[in-house]
Amino acid sequence: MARGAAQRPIAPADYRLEDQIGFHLRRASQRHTAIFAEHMTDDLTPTQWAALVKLAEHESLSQNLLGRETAMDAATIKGVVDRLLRRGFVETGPDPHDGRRMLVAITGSGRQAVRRGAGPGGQITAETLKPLKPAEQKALLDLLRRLA
Amino acid sequence: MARGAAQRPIAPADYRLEDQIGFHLRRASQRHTAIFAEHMTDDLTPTQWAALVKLAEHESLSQNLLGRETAMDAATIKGVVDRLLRRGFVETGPDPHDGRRMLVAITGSGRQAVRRGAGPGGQITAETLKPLKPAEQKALLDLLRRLA
DNA sequence: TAAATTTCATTTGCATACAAACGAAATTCT
DNA sequence: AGAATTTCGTTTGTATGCAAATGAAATTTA
Repeated sequence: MARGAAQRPIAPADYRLEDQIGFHLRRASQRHTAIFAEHMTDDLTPTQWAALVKLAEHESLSQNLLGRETAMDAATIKGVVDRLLRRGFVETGPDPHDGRRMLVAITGSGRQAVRRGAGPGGQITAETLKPLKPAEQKALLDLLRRLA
Repeated sequence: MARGAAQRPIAPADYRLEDQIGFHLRRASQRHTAIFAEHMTDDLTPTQWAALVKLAEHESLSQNLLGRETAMDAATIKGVVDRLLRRGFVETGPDPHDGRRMLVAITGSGRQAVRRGAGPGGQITAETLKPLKPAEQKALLDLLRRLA
């Protein structure tokens, strides 16, 4: 195998993976995910944590709206809510005002998890940003915010 | 449902999702992924494209090494290679020097795909970075590089 | 009001992403 | 050389992430 027009390892000299924003976004996300898993309490994943935090703020949200608040589409937030449901961190029920909606609310157990996770949550961001100086950390956050 | 310690939507005032780097990395990645899918040729995904580009540069790499070059673990790169294999963009074979290794090489068809995708690939980065001024684009790239 | 459109939630299918466990092969250590 | 360790690839299981299709319910339009 592995033969063909083997000669010159021609790479479109003008296109390098290392110059693409997507490649670095992926690498940075990977590093963050690893740091997150290392520090977060209750084995909560980044998306589960995001959903819990938003529910702690808003008390009760429709499932899709919760997804919008946490940047997850309908299919994704459903899976996340299902897993939080299984662990007793949230509960769901019909919206009396809108037959289409599924209301999601945080439970006492979920609130405790948020209390436990807030500290580690801050550490995770700090640790992720550690390679940068404070001013650079601010700059990165600002640039990323404006990118989305 | 949706009752409990309902009262105050207490959110750990000190912890806001919007201040966390992980949240914005996820949002930025999502936007990039959408732009990528919109512009890339041959329905190649970001990881498939990354693997093809690296193979166009190196001609032939062991599967795990290809994964390292493109920031994918062994399980992930295997799936990517399998899909590229199915589409005829790469071919594989044993490494005569190392019985453990699986060599992966790009095919002529794969090379054509890389030629077709290089232009769009550049556009994808440009479009993703469009909300930022040129100097800011450079700064973001630099900061992300140093983060990983 | 009736019809067209939109929203909400669900389901299926495909593609990353990674942990963990496994066997085979190579390398290092003693 | 023989044993311990490491590397390589594979497989399984879990968790995003999103497109597309579906049905039910609400809203908008005509």
